[in-house]
Amino acid sequence: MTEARQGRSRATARDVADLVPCSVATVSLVVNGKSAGRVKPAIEQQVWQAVRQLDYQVNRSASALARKTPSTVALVFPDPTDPFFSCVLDGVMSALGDEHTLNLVAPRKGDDYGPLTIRRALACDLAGLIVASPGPAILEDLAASCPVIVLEADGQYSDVTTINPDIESAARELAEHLVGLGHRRLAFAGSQRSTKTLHRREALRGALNQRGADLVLPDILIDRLSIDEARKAFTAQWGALDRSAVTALVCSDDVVAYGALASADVTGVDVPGRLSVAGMNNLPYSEVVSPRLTSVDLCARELGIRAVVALRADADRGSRPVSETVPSKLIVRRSTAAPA
Amino acid sequence: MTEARQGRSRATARDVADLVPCSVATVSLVVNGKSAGRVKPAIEQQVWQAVRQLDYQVNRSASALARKTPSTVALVFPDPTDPFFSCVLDGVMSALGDEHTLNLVAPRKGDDYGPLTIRRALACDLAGLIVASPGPAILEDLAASCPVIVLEADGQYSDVTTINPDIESAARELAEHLVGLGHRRLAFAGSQRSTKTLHRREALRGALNQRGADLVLPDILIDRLSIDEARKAFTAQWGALDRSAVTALVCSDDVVAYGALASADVTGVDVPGRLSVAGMNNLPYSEVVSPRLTSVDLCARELGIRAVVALRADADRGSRPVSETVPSKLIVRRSTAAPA
DNA sequence: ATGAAAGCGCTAACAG
DNA sequence: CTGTTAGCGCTTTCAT
Repeated sequence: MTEARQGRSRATARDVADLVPCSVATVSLVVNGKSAGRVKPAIEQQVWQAVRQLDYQVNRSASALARKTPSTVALVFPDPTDPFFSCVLDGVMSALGDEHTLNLVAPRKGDDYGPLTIRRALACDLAGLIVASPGPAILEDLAASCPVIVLEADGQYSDVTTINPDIESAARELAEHLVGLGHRRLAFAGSQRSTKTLHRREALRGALNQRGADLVLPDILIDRLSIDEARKAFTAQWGALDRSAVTALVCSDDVVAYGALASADVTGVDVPGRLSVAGMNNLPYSEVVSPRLTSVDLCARELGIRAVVALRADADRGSRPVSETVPSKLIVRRSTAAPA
Repeated sequence: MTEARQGRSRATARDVADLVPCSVATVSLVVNGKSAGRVKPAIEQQVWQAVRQLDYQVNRSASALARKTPSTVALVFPDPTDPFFSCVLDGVMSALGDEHTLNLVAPRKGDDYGPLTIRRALACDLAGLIVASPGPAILEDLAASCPVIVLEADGQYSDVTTINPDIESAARELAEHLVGLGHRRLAFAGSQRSTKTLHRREALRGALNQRGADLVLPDILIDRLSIDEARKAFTAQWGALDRSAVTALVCSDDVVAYGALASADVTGVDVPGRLSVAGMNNLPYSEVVSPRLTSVDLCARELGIRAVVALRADADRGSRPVSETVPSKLIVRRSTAAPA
């Protein structure tokens, strides 16, 4: 622990200027590297010296305000604990340069993930806005004064730049794999209110149908994306599914798949012997259940990185929206068992 | 999709004032709820009307600058994908009021988690700074001009408010449980560079020694906190441990424990028959491996909530630092097997 | 090469 | 009650 401690307020450009002495304008020029031929080398040295001595750092908010070029990027997303989003976050943070600051926004507890959440992000002026997994309400309402990137938008919106994981090819690969093993009757599980779920389900159904297989009702639908909810839902509905001679279960998300696996222990379903389980969002901790779960890696981190790249491009291009797709990857583990 | 779209710049108080018409000062009073008896109701209505019409929102950075009371809270932590921290983050976000904005800072890829990371957080003026799991270098250097809360500091530092999970009692409970089952020779696994690891190890060793048991060398140390690293390390060192007749493995973190369990499958260790595995950080996804892992819940979310509460208290109190401890809780599952 | 001055969007005295 | 004024910390002309 050193001397300096909270309470002493931070040094301003004024302080530096007084110490040199010079004017604040000079300080600004120097610290922003714009002193080339405009400030005498001797003075420049003194400024740097004073900067170190006072531990001066440019105040970014003030700087952004004066410069009229905001320096904060906001990331808005539904749930901080969703491991998929931690990875998106990881990507965003690693791609963001030193010139940017990251503002995190999620719905207040109890609130919906809707337009209001976005408005909270818009409370300061933004260099860019990244919105993850928005519902239709958000998309309708999305009027921003800065470049906007939408992640996992389930479809392409002509007036906003969107980046989507490649669900179509994921569904294709997964269907091919499962049908190849002999599965013909499959069930689907996912989070109820998410459009994500629907999109994945339909992509999968299409791919299955083309290969002579199909999805069997009822879907297993959960309210909140959590292992526990998924477990309960699976437990409640397994009976019906079993009677339909379902041999494989595809989940919109690994979290849901985990729940199904956990429940399988309870319900006495022999996984993967009797039921193959697959997830459509490979999560970082899926290794834990690796022996039992086939999964499609939707490359969350990559999604975050691309979002930042797209933000820069949008800013340059004057926001002519484009759409991008990040590749998916099938990860096959032991649930590859063929149906009995 | 509506008319309004990116490109149109946001409305300022000036715009509102012009529309009413009135002065910007009046606008400021109204939107900040300070119009009580200072502004004629009729005008107030007009202001609100104009605010809605122009979709005006106060610019927080400008507001904070003028008010001289910053509205940003920065959260600095080592790894966005660590599920323990996602939960801390969840707590922080849920506890933070609408008057605050959350800035997230993590080390640049490749960088150390050190003083430089903190400095990046200090680039704008802060209402508060929350630093998670700092190493000694950070602690030495921590000179901030705002309230600082340190999470998981491994010890108490008299001049900063610290909030720690209750490692001592966690270690006690865990030791009691394992020794009670008959374990006498235990091994420890953890992330190499983290002071966290050392603290947990020593607390555990103390508790074990008091009960006639001990930790057996070598420790299993990993470089990066990931299941895969942990798996490799365990695979490499299990032979030596096995020869030492170790019957239980305690991991500094569930992530590490997951790795050990995954490896156990590979190395042919029968878990929990031959080896009991315990983790000292119950993670949200531990349900997945629940049948095999005894774990201590360090209440990550609670940590985040308390951090925010402490921040407010610090600000009020003029930053007289205090120390707090959040309770831990033993979670016993199937690895409770007694040694052979 | 340097500094004075204007202004970013807002708030807080202070006059009227 | 309302508008004017003077900043917050910084950047950027524009004189000198």
